[in-house]
Amino acid sequence: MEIEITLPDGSKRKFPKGTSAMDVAMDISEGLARNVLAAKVNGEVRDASRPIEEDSEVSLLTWNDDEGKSTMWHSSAHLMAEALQEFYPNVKFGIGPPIETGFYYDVDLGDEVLTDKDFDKIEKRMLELAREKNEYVRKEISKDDAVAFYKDKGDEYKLDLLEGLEDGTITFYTQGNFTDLCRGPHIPDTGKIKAIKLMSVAGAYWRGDENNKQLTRIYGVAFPKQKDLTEYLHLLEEAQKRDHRKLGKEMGLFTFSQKVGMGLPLWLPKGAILRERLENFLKAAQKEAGYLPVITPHIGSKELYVTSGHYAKYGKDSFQPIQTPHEDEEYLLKPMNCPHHCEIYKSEPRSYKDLPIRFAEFGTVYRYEQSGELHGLTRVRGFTQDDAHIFCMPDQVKEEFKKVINLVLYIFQTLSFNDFVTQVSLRDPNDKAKYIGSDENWEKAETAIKEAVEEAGLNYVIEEGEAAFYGPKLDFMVRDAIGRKWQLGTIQVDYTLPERFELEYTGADNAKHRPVMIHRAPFGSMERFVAVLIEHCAGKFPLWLNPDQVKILPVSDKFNNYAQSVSNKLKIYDIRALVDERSEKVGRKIRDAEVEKMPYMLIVGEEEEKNGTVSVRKQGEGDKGSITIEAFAELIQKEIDSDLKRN
RNA sequence: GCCGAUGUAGCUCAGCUGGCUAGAGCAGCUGAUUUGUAAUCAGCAGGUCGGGGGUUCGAGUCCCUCCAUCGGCUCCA
Repeated sequence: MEIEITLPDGSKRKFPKGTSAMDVAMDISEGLARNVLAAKVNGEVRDASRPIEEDSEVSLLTWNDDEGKSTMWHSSAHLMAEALQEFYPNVKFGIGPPIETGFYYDVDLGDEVLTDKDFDKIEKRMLELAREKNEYVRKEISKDDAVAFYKDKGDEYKLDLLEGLEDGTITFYTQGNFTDLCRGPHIPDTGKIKAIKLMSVAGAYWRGDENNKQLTRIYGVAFPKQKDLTEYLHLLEEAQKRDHRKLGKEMGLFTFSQKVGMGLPLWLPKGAILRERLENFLKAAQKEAGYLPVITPHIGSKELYVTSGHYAKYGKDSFQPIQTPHEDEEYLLKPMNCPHHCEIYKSEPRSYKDLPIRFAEFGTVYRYEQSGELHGLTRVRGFTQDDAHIFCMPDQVKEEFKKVINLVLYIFQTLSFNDFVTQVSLRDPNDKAKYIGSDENWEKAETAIKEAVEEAGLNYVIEEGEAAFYGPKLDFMVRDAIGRKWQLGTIQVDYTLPERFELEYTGADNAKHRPVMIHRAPFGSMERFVAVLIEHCAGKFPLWLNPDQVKILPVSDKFNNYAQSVSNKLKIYDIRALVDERSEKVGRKIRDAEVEKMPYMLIVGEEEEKNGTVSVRKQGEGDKGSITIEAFAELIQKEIDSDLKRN
């Protein structure tokens, strides 16, 4: 009996029934077979060694395929487990999956503590085991046998996992002396793993639940070649140089003070200038898009948040109410701007002719984030949202939503954030009690978002259970230097707050109707946006944003006066210039300016003073020759215009 | 909040198994130098070694505890 195997290039080959993907690879070339880690058979990733029983589409997965990588990392997790079992005989295993950058295994070590000092010996043992080229052997097993196996082993975590599995679907994988409950697939044998690095240990709750026992999670990464590991570590090192916490300090953008309080950023002059320019940029775009500015206080009475529902939901986990000399009078630091904006909406009667109304505010809010969660500027306790709330009629939601998407895209494009992902966050269908608002409203909102996203042609993923408690949302996620995803822009539909605040407008039918509210923040927050921006451009901001644009470097003290006159002239063109008046050599002044990432340097000496010119040097690019001051101003203006008009 | 790691001058780091008044480079200050495309020279100053407690004849070094930071987990209006 023969079956027909279709390869990705469309070619078809006949093989005996029960042939494996590995056989197919071997048939193509031995070299390919050596690199095969797994196979995709009719869309399902499986062991390369599993027999194929029917006509199938087969693609062979190697290290160059994402699925191949994750298969190797999954197998590496098992390999680590085998080594751990030798060092810690009483270890119990949780789960050990591959992740985006490697793998981890959650283990219960009982009273033993594992630290990064143990990594060396574990890595060494893993490599020894890898060299044994032990096969990963798949075995189907009955649920009873599986339960008996883990009862005998005394591993309650695996027993917990087995509870959720159905008889007939359970498989074990064994390599060397280690057997694990596992769906697979795995690489052919441990010999494919040539380089291993354990990265870190961390605590992780069993099944991600704070109430469960905390297991020890060991993160690692593995490669098919030593060189790949070296390159990866180098890449990490480079990425760490772009860390916004490091660059922010070096560039004098922001700082923190224990005395002020953790998670409360202090913006230094340069950071403040940067931030102000970003704000002005967005303000201009918003003005054009029909937003109206509003300003609201940093605190609001407790009643405001009782009405909004936030108090009931977050009151005790938040900054506690501020007392006044009057009894029973309490104020809260504002954790969000929406309730204030609702009250602005309510300040006068609204007609359907007024809608949509768009209130925008750079509103500073305060949230008591858990101490362990604070992270540079990306996760803080006091931050400023580029917030706005759009009040509109239900049938305007989709249109408004699309307009906001366009605004966000305009901003991302201007700052060349090209590799972002969008995420549509919906309700958890199994836990509807977590959310406020009626089923009907939720459905309406979720549909509106999905349609708007579809029509805007965005690439998106849908995440169930990630919605805010008051409504579904669309988030724009951008990665930081080391690949962590951060939510920046966000657009959220809200049918709940208008209800709670009893917002109304008079319709064409002269009856009262309830508006829909859309929360949106293209940057997300100034803090997080600046953080990601720093990492994105490694501190080299576009010229229009950079706090300083030009540094004038006189060749000696004798030319300080000319340098000043150049600086003054540039000011007329609205160019931000500084003069380096230190009595240092030009070489030194250039080096310092290069290191601080000054976009342009103008070297001036006898020659330039005589001719009324400047010698232009661009950061990272070197000498550009001498031109007149006017020509330079024009050059700068052109660069700024092209940055801002990229679209 | 939880698990693990780290904490020496403004910054980057040295200080071995506990042993003289704790070191270096950069930054800073003072002076000299007047400089042509990535670091001029000299001098000075700078530290209750994260805080507190303990062990010891003796603690930057060992132990306990608190704080902060880092990597995760949980959380994220």
